[in-house]
Amino acid sequence: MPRSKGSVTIHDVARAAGVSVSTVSRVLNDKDDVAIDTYEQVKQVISELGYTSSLAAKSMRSRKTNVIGLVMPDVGDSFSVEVMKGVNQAIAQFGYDLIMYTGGDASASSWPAREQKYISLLNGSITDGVVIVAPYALTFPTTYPVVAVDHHPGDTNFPAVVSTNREGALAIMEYLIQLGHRRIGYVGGRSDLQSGIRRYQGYVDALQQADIPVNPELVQEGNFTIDVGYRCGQHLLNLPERPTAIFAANDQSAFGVIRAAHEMGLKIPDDVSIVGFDNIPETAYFLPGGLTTVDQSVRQMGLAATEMLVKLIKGEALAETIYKVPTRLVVRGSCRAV
Amino acid sequence: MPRSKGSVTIHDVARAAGVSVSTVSRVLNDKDDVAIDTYEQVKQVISELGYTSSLAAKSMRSRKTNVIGLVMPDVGDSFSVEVMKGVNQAIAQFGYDLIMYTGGDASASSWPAREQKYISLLNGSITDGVVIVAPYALTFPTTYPVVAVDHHPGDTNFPAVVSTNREGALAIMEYLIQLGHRRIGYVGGRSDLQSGIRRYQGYVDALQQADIPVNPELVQEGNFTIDVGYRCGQHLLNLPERPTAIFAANDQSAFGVIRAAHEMGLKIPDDVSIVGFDNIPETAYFLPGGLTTVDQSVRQMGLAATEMLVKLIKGEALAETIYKVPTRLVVRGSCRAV
DNA sequence: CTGTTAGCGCCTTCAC
DNA sequence: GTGAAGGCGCTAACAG
Repeated sequence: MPRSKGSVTIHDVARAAGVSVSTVSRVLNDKDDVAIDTYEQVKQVISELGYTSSLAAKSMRSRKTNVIGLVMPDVGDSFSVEVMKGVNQAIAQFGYDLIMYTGGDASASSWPAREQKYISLLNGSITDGVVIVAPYALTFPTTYPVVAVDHHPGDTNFPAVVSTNREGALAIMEYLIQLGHRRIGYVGGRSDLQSGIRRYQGYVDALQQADIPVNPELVQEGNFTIDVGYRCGQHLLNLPERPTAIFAANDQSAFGVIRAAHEMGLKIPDDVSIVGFDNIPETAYFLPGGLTTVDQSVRQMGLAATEMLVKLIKGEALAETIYKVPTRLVVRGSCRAV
Repeated sequence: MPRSKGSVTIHDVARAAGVSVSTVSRVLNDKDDVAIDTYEQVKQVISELGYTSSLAAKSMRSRKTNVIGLVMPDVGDSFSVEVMKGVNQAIAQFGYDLIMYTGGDASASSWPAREQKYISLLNGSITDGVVIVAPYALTFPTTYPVVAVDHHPGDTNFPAVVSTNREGALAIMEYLIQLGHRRIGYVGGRSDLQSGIRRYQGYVDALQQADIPVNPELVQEGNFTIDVGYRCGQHLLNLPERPTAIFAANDQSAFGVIRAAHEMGLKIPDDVSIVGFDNIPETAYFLPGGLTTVDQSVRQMGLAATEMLVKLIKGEALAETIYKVPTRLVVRGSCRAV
């Protein structure tokens, strides 16, 4: 039985096995210069005592924890969850462990400050590097690697993974225009992020290509959340001259718009066409026919970011500091020709 | 500028401020025996240098990190996400920080082993206690507090939060029976957990109350995931004599069943009534009329578990070791009378 | 092969 | 009010 005080330490193991702490440490780290029977012996004692080495102590001493961190503003949406899955897949593959922190609520005003705090709390303590999703801060007080998923335009303080946002938006807009829509509403995303800016760019560019003037009345400022999407949807659908189609900057926002439509008794796609962006899993289920959207392999983004981070941790150079993930139009049943 | 080697330490701060490390430590921990101007001075230097104390070092020394851990098998489903939100809300309220670990994939066979590993890795290192969701292990090698959300029957090794699963199942079954359904399919959950067992119990009890024999053909073994729910749904809906209603042990499974129904061209609720359990947020949106389900305030469960944990950490006694959260029938549009 | 010796960054007596 | 010294659990030289 270990001391009632705390958990069992490397000393307890050493004493019980009749060896020194350094020998135990060697066994723990699978050093090859340990006699085979000593090794077995110590292993035995370790499992008998149920010993686990303290992450805290280890990381303090060895500057290498084999743990990577994931920091994101929210976990309530599938985008975050998908990133998480990608990161998770990668860390399993590379033999790292994952620890994550989240604000739990993207809209909390305290998030930006906590974001910074957490990056420096994790990094340089228990983490060898961190992946940050949809950052607010432009820079972080850490000497350890940071890789972002989505980022601020022109920001080159740390590497990032982004998708070809403008191209994706262009593609889905062209699709709507080709269906005959000319009055297309837009529900925006976070305007500080590359994703929000470039998707809007795609919206504008597509309209101009088709000689359709950009109508400010049809453009709503959103923030990628379902709630704000809902309010923007209400607004757009209540316009005297209702848009025939609405492009929401992400699927979450689109869900909000759909809800607004349902509540107003509007049928999709009969009364209004709706498209999103991200291709999160629910899009396939949401409506009987699914939501037409733009795929950007969110999971792939998490995976790529982690790969980059691992390279950085190992001291390897990155081929490119901005990694672009391609987008692809996914046509489902939420649109129809006018 | 800090040393290029690592992050800035308490020594750097001390040197820059012209005081000793212990004085800095005092400032850090808001001890009251520091001269007001020394205090200000040090604070100043700290923010100039962008210093953050190392979680690792701190926790090693002081056995108190103010961080609580959350360990769960998956994050891909809303149940987990809701628990996470509840926990998050509680930690914010109590002034703790949160660190979480997840397998990222509930079905990975390696999870049970990693679950144990992580509990002991976090606890006793960087965490003052941990909340574990849907545990596999029956016991954990740690002397620090652990509280479970959902648990194994008869397991009294650690406190847990559960809902009145059987009562909830009973209520929703009575609702279906009252609508005239007598051929009711069942898609089960994880049979090692209280939730899976008690919900099935409710299913059986309700049938018996109504003098309907339990038909093994109508009972499918599930595991709370959408994929398995889908397969079970296919099976049940392909039965020569199709059930008129299906009760899925959780909403995720119900979504799988709904998908199966859609693919077979069956309309809900016209061709088949479907109900779930959990009342996760999507249930309100999923079908035009929403999914009828049982609410168990998942978020509330996460919150309650965290409250219990915090009490334990503070050394306070718990009023009860099993905390019951009430369930409530939520009628939406996924059912109709036969 | 294995034990001894130093710290890692921090907090806590205990002196001054 | 403040500094010096010791040690938390662990790993990395350096000796044997």
